[in-house]
Amino acid sequence: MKTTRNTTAKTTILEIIKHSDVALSHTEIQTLSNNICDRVTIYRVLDRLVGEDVIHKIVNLDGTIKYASCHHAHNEVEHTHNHIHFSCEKCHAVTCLDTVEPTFKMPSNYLVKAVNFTLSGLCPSCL
Amino acid sequence: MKTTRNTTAKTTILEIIKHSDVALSHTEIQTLSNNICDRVTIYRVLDRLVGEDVIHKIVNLDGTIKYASCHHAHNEVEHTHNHIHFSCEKCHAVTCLDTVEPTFKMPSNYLVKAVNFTLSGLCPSCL
DNA sequence: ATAATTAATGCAACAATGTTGCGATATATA
DNA sequence: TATATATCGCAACATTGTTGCATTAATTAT
Repeated sequence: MKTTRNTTAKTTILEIIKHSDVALSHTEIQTLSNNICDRVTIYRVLDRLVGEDVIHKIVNLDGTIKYASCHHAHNEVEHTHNHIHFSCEKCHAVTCLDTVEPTFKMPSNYLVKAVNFTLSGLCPSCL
Repeated sequence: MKTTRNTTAKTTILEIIKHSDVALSHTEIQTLSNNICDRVTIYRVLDRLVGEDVIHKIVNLDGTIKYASCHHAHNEVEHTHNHIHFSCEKCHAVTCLDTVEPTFKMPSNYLVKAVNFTLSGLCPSCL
């Protein structure tokens, strides 16, 4: 059976993500970690953390991939990431708006499994 | 004054995008065009077409960039791309759902300028 | 505490995607 | 038909992400 181990790289990366109030890209994490480990290791740690459902992956409006920690209780029955992300076009920060729930009606011949709702504009700091 | 010219590459690429009922990536366009021009030219033509507001750029759920033609009347006063895109996880087709309008309420301290709403799941063909 | 197991890492090499500079070409205009 | 310049092709480069494999280190068993 395949277990998961808590390594220094994993702990450090998770701390960086948890302490950030915006979603971070692989490159940003690498810079913030002060090259504590190899570039490849960061990719693998991020994959592991996403798999463990500790962080989640966000696709930014410009196509860049960002990561943010999950704020939900882990024992939640229905666990989705269907909340809104906001991408500031000035400071490029990506924030999760957990409270805002988008509503929409789809044609019945589609089966919707996941939602990615990203808004862009100016965040409170840049307004 | 900087004018725009209609070249064979531009015409061909636009035709490909217009005749497709799903959004296409750079690579898909390159394949469909049968290598009529250089890889770089496709990037530049796509940028131009987006700038001319003839096609629009979509960021897929997996981060890949797709392009689709704009179906709206060009003399529309308020012209936004704030409609929903659907990304099928089986056939990977990305379609524009022009009719479906998402609704949501944002905290007032944000200035929303653009909306990117992408759903994923199974499209009617794969359901 | 020590040894054994194997998850995780570092490194190198590779692949895919996108960008830039510049001389050559082709399109629109005079 | 000649001219100006937008566009193209090519080469070279940058960024981002992936894979294989030998080495290291975290966990478990002794």
